Amino acid sequence: MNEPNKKYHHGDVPRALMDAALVSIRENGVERLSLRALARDVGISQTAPYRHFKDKTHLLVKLASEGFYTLAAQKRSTRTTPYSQENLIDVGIAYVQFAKNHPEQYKLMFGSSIEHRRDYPELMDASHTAFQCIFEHVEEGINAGFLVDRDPEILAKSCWTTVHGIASLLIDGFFENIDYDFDDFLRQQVTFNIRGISKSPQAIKSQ
Amino acid sequence: MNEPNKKYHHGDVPRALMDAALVSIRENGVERLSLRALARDVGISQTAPYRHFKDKTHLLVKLASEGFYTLAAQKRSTRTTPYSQENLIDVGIAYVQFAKNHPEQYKLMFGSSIEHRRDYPELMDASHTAFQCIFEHVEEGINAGFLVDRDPEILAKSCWTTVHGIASLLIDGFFENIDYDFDDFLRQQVTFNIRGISKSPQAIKSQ
DNA sequence: TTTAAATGTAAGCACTGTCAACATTAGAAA
DNA sequence: TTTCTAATGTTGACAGTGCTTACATTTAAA
Repeated sequence: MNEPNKKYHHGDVPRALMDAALVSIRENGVERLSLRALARDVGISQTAPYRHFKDKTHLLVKLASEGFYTLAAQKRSTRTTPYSQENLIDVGIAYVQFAKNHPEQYKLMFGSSIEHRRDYPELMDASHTAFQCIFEHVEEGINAGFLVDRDPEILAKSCWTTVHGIASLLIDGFFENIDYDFDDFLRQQVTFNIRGISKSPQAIKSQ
Repeated sequence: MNEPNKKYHHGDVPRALMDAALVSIRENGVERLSLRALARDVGISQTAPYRHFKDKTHLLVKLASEGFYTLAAQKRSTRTTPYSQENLIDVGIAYVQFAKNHPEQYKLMFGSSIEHRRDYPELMDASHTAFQCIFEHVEEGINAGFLVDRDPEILAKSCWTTVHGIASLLIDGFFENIDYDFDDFLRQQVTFNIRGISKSPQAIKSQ
């Protein structure tokens, strides 16, 4: 029923398209993604994808949503107890590392490949889930007592903008000829961020 | 010599194209920018732009470079003395406000409309100039004695990633249904950032 | 005045997303 | 089992894109 032979019905076109898309994106970037090329790769006609995705954007939305869920899953696995500042720093580092390892997917998730993302509830849910993980980590930090006693939403957004800022500038090539080790740089930057939202910043060692 | 009549030679095609491009970008976004449409707007043939720009990317590079220079100019005008933490915070706020007011141009400057930006020295110079301004502000902060005694490059990058992170998430629509005032939110976030790189974070009032 | 460089044009290639019309198949209803 | 509809596939086409090649015109320097 799902032999890879030439049958009229392909099997699982949506999945095949998305897998091909992920490969294409990884190799050539989001900008160069072509629905027609994808269809060729999968071995179906140029218009077949439109039976499964309303348009190109809807395929991108599915891909981006998956990306947010993997990012969320990865962040949840970083949790340990007891909770310390170092722990929170590691979460931030892991976030940037995800972006570093999957730059094109990250650009797809954020960036403006998808216009009017607010129009896609599925995508909003997915990104909300990812943010929720940061939120949870920050709440742990508040409960553990080392973070400033403020609306966790605000603190979480501080963490998010920081790691997103680093990730974006990194991906867009703005850290390419730095003369220092990136991992050191990254840890330093995230540390500054946590220091900024900590009750006793002095307690955080400088480097 | 430069009457707007229908002459074989147009006058200043590069400038006309760039102005039209800025309008188009502002109205329709970088993604939708079309060289052919630009040529139509300006009133020249579809291929005329190629006499002045090697390809579409080179036009984008020019535009982005201009954007970096205006951003730099604006940041330099924010300088005052004596220098305080509040001053540095205002610089960060002004940065994000620029992005808020010129979202499409900001997306052009950063973002991946321009692939392989490292290949365009002109663009690298321009973005370096913009970063240099942040750097100078941070140096003032160090000299004034309220910033941590660290490599100004590292501190400047911390400021930059923070404001860029806020700007990016804002532009890409991730702060759209927040239930608080954005200006308050922005000031809060930038304050966290400065607190993180300050010698005596406690001195910075909470909100 | 001649001539080469700069600047313009038209036609065309290869590509894209997407639509409309039609073909085939699978699976539920009869 | 047969029928028939919805799901899934295809072909062909349209309008748009970036960009190249070949050719036309104009400017300004020699």
